[in-house]
Amino acid sequence: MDETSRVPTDSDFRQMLRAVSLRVTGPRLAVLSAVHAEPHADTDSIIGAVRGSLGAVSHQAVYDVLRALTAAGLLRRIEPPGSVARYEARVGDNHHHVVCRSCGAIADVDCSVGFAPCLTASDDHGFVIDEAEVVYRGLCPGCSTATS
Amino acid sequence: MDETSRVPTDSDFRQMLRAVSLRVTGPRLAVLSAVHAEPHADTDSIIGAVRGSLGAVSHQAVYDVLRALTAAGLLRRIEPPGSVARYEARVGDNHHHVVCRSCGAIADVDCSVGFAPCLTASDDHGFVIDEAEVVYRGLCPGCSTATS
DNA sequence: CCATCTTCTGGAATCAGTCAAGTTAACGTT
DNA sequence: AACGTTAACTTGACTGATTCCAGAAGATGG
Repeated sequence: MDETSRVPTDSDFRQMLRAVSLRVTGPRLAVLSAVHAEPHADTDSIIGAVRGSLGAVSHQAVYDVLRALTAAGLLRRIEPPGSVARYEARVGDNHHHVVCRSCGAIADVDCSVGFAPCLTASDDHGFVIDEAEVVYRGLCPGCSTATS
Repeated sequence: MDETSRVPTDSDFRQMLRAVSLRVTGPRLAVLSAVHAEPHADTDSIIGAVRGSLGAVSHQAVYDVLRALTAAGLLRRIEPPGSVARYEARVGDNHHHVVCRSCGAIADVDCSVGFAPCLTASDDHGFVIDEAEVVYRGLCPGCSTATS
């Protein structure tokens, strides 16, 4: 754990917002804090976390904040099949996800080859590919032992 | 084009249904035909195609048929981020998809390494992984030329 | 401290997909 | 070929996530 990967504080979040030319507001700080605290959180639980720290906040405000922060690159939106949209704070490090078929749990998985293994498709049909998102499916530790 | 890859006929669809112990009904034949005719079709366009060939069919029937055929392995359901669910007839050949960021077009991409390249995650967090789905993002030929 | 532009509020609307109950039709058997 | 069982289809209402809208509140630059 070096200086850059310590748990972010409130003033870190302020700097992150200023760095992307976004105004510093309570809901935005609360959303950043909530997503950093619980990776892969869905919108509903983020709304709950924000209301827990700020009091009454409209769901619309949270949706707007999530969209603004995602567009600014501070958050990443993931949409696992069979689940609602989720957000995470790890951005720009080319990692993927594994989703449990049984309980829907999500965990981060670093790229198996180390660097964009699947970015080079065998036949790209003329598409200009700039990203590859990998979703692994299987059973999480808890569900696999419960089934076997 | 050998014997096994010719365009399937109505009686082929009947055999496919019987092979998986499903009753042969009009809606099911029409759905199979529609998905084979237009790969990556969404539910709405499938409903339209089915009604075009059979007349009045409830949307619920189409949803039921799609679920039954997917569970039986005759169809595969894909859920590209930012799009509704789509269905395709290519099953069991480990291929992936490329999605256009601009227009949402989808094309098939064979596995770049040839055989389940990403199935071996570097750290699987104890998950028992049985499948990897890869979604490439980029611009389709039409959109990339329009942008440049 | 004020003007202005952005953000937040609250409510309504949309859209894909699901639930439930009753009717219809496929298919193995007689 | 008729019968009964059971799966499949119809109808219509409903859920839940997300978005749209118009007005009120708040942040920032001058």
